[in-house]
Amino acid sequence: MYAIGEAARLSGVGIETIRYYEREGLIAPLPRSASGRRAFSADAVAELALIRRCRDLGFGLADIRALLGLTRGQPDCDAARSVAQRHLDRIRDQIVHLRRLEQVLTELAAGCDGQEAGCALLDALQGPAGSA
Amino acid sequence: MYAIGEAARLSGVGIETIRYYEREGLIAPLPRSASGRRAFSADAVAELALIRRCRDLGFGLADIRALLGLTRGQPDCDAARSVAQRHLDRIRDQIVHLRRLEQVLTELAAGCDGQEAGCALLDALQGPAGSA
DNA sequence: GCTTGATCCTGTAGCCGCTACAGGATGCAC
DNA sequence: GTGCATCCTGTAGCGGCTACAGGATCAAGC
Repeated sequence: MYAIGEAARLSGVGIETIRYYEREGLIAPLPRSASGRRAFSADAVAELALIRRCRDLGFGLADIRALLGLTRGQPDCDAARSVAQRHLDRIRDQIVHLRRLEQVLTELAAGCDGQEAGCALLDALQGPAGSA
Repeated sequence: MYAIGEAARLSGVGIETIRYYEREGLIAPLPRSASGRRAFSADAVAELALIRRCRDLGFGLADIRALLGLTRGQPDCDAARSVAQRHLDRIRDQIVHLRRLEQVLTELAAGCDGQEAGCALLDALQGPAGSA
């Protein structure tokens, strides 16, 4: 059994975050010592590490809740793949969106290099006179 | 002078959002009618539309605050460009990050297609045994 | 003048995923 | 027994809205 600080170090999840996950019901309520301190089994630490990996992949807590459910019963590959696929779709949408922004911003900033009258960037923001 | 609903329609900024911007000091306190209703000049509406365009470009309210300041005095092209450049850098970082996620997730999902023993996706999440 | 429905007001709480306190109780080493 | 590290609960803040509740006001029709 580990104390919360040790569990945090081992799993890579912050102490406050672990308490938050417990509050939110993402992990099961942890057993307590006589003085009320949380006690973490190796399995609990492993689950935290799993959550950590999912977070690193950008999954939201709702998705992680679903994935945790899938790891507890017998593995349902299709269900897991569909969670991952939906997440992947969202990521691709974000990439498309950000690339559009990147392009527009690059053009706006470039329009400012020649020191003509006024600031092309500020002008463009101020009114879509030329670009509708 | 326009009422808030009209200003919202004209600027593309939601009613609640306009009130929020005023509360946050992003726009100046709006003059009120005798009964306390906000009155929007054409300039106020134009400023809201400017904010809207900046939001569409992904700028945060702090950046927008700075950009609004730049549009009020005489235009400072360098300052504006540096705000935009910092924002562009952040966007590019995000794109890089998301692309990494996309690749990892794609590989994980692909590993699940052949129905071998267990679920490659769930296994990978559960422990970095093979990939360290 | 009265009713009706649209619009407006303030104030507060919720979203996500933490993070950072305050203020106090333990645990452990010396 | 004395420190210091660690732990506890509870609350508030981040960004950028959004969604209420509960009420006031306005404008149009009759």
